[in-house]
Amino acid sequence: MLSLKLPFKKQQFEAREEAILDAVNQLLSEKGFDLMTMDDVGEAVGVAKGSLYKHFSSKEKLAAAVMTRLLRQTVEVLDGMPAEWRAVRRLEEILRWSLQHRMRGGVPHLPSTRGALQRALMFNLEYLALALKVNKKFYALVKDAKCDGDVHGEVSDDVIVYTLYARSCDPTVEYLRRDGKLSDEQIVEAMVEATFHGLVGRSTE
Amino acid sequence: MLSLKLPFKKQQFEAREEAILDAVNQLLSEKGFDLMTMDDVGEAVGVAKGSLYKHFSSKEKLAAAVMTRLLRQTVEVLDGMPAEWRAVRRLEEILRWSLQHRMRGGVPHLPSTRGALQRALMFNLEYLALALKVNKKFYALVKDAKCDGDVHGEVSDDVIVYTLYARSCDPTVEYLRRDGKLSDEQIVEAMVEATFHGLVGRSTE
DNA sequence: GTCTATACACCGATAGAC
DNA sequence: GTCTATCGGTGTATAGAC
Repeated sequence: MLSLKLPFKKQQFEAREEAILDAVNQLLSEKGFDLMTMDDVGEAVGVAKGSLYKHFSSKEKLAAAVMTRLLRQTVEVLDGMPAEWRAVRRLEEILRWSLQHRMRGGVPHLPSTRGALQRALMFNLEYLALALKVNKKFYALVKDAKCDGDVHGEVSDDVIVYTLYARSCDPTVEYLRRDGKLSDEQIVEAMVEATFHGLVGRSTE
Repeated sequence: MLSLKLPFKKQQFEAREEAILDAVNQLLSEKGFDLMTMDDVGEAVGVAKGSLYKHFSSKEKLAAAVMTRLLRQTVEVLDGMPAEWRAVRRLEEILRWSLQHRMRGGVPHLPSTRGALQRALMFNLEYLALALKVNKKFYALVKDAKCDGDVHGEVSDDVIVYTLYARSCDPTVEYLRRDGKLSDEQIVEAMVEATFHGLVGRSTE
């Protein structure tokens, strides 16, 4: 039987590629780019190190593919939000989603500004284009939220946007988790609450 | 002339050791532990790589010395605060000091929970003891600030303490700085404001 | 395409001359 | 103590057999 639309080999190839990306996604979140080796990846997905290079031509490309996939997912989540939600609600929800994603073993955006990965990403056009797209959506939401009077007018837009990025990869998550006092859901809610409402009590304002 | 209290050679030795720590401090904040090489350190301070091992027996020990010095400075700052300051003011001020320290090229506490450095520090008794000491001071301040009614009673102490740590090494600082729209002082104030008062406007509460 | 084996570079740490 | 030279180990990437 001639399969016009479903070349089996190709399907298998792409399934393996997805498996590689999943493994890298987890390894990146556990060890970070510098400490993750291609041997680690090979072992996790069950193929020899050399074979990985038939799929991705370098360690940087491999990591970039994972980060790009994350950005695509972020756009999907952003675009899939109910139309009636206010801008501030969307911002809260995207932070919540990012934290939950990390809780499930996913990489955060921007592991840090230094490091070999971030430098390599700056030369990846697909990643850059998507990052810019996400960034614009964030700034638009902040602008709307300010118009709604839902966020501080005095706080700079940049501070707000970068704070959201930073909180989504905040080590606080891992420390709270290690303590084991709070459940995953409680950690997420505590972080969202602290980010949007701050540490200071409202009564003293 | 016999110098009983100031052996010149010894003085010179310790001066060089301080220079090494300063160089490592800066390199750690720029590249992080994994990407910093002993060659980098040697070049920055102006000595050969091999000579460094006459001062510190390993890369981990070297970094640990820097982190320990930072903790000692933190204790000094905490203990040197005016007696009349309320607890919440002290917390605000220690975050402010940490951010300013980073602005001047210093390492932050806890670069991250993963990574080779953090693992090595867990075996360094001097570091551990000091870290515990600082930690206790933070928790005491949070407790006092809650008694004063100055911080949210509902937010867990752990979340508050870890958030302060995390914000002091938040990549937001570097992104804001790269943008160049805000001065260093404005960045510090914006971060402190966002941390303690949150992103959400007070009017909607 | 997947494997094993290997080339090549880098880095932490040590040895030995001065 | 400082230098240069080098060892041992590890990691990315490639080559070649199947």
